[in-house]
Amino acid sequence: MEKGSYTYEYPRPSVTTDCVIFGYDVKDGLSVLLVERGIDPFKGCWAFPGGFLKMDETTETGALRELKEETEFNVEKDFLEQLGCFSDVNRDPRGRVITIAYYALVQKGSVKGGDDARNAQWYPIGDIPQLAFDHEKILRVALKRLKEQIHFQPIGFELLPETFTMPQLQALYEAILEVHFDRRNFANKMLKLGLLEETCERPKNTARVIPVQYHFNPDKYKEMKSKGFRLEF
Amino acid sequence: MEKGSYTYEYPRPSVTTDCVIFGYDVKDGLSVLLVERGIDPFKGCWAFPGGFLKMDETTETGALRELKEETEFNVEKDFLEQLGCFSDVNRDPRGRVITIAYYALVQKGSVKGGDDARNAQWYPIGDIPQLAFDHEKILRVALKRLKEQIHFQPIGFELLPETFTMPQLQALYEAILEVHFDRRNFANKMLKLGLLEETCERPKNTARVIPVQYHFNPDKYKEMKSKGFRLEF
DNA sequence: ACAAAAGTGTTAGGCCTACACCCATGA
DNA sequence: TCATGGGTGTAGGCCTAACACTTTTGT
Repeated sequence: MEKGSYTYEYPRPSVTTDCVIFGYDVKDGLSVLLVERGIDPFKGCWAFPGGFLKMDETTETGALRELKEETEFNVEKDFLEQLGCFSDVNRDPRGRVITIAYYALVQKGSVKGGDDARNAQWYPIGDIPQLAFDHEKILRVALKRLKEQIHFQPIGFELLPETFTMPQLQALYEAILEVHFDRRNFANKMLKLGLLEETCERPKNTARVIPVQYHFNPDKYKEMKSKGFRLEF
Repeated sequence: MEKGSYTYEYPRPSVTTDCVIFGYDVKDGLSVLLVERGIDPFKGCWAFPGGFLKMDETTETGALRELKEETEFNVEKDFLEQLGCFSDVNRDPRGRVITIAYYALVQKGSVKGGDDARNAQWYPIGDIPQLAFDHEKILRVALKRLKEQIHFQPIGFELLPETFTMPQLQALYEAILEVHFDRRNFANKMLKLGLLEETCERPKNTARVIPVQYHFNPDKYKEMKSKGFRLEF
């Protein structure tokens, strides 16, 4: 695709893709990955990584490509979910641009955020700067979707480190759903799913009482990911 | 928007919208509204009503407009839900065309299907003809979504006549979910939601035993529609 | 009279919720 | 020694699922 001159009988909107990338850690809670815009419009504002669709790619591959270009970050195709099309007529001052938004859950550590690429940076969802275009609306929809999704899909594999403790998992759920759970009930419910396996090494570390380390049973995880399940809260 | 000559620096895909309209009646079960294509590509095939997006409309208003043009059918904006973007590179032989698909639930009777407009016609989901483009894929996604949605949104208002009987409501749920329920349990569960009101007139009609007629409590219906609820099956 | 459709209630089991105490460690 | 964080089990209530018989009417 080169810059040039492309003529059509009817006008066409531009098509872009955007990626809402969620990450999580104990310190900042749930965060999203933003890039600072270096050019107008909205120069200096933060925005989701994204850009114009090429003619030989699906919106999904376009989204993955833009994400990589702007954040040096590789998300596996399976972990990218379509959020929807945003098409308000005046959402982009450059003209008629519709965007297809995607979202994904990733391990925060796997992005060297902060300085490389185009200034990609994690922002906790409680502390989001001014966003470009209609990205605030997109974020709202993404958060809503994430909350819904958590009831049907095992999450955590993408957001948590390899092994984790029950309180960590609970904190993640509480951060996403913005609620509080009883420790015992949460643990019981999670263990009953058969998704977690106790890691043999009970590490002797700095904690007051050494928490049990768990990891996801990958087979069970995949099975539940595809079949879905139902988690009541 | 007139036919003419529109030139851009970079190539742009065409953007269309498509509507998957679900209807229901006792005789045919769950059905979708299709139009017969009068021109190539896929002339003679059936397809979802839809067409090219205009520059001054959102994908949602575009979908509603196309639906009305092709089927003389008005769906209220609130009842149209976005299904997603379908963007396979070769999904349309005319060139690069991406489509934003929507779906809605309607009362079948309100479409004078069969002969007007561009040959709009209802097809039971068990008996769908050859579809144009990737519309078979779109239908699969729509059916999956509908099955999911039914757990969180009260449906029926859109699909059923003003008043209906419990067995009718159950048959609708069974048609969508493709399962069978125990009559007593189904009725108990439904009544417990507080969504249904008994219609005073117990009509004396042809049935063996006259079934109780219900209608939706509109206030409760709207409340549940916005808040959502959870229905276990 | 018989088949078909609709109405109705109970019981057992599982899941959810709420709740309190103990232990180990670091300060 | 005290505050903190983590581990553990139980009892009550609610919801779910399974289940059978009666009534009416059309054929």
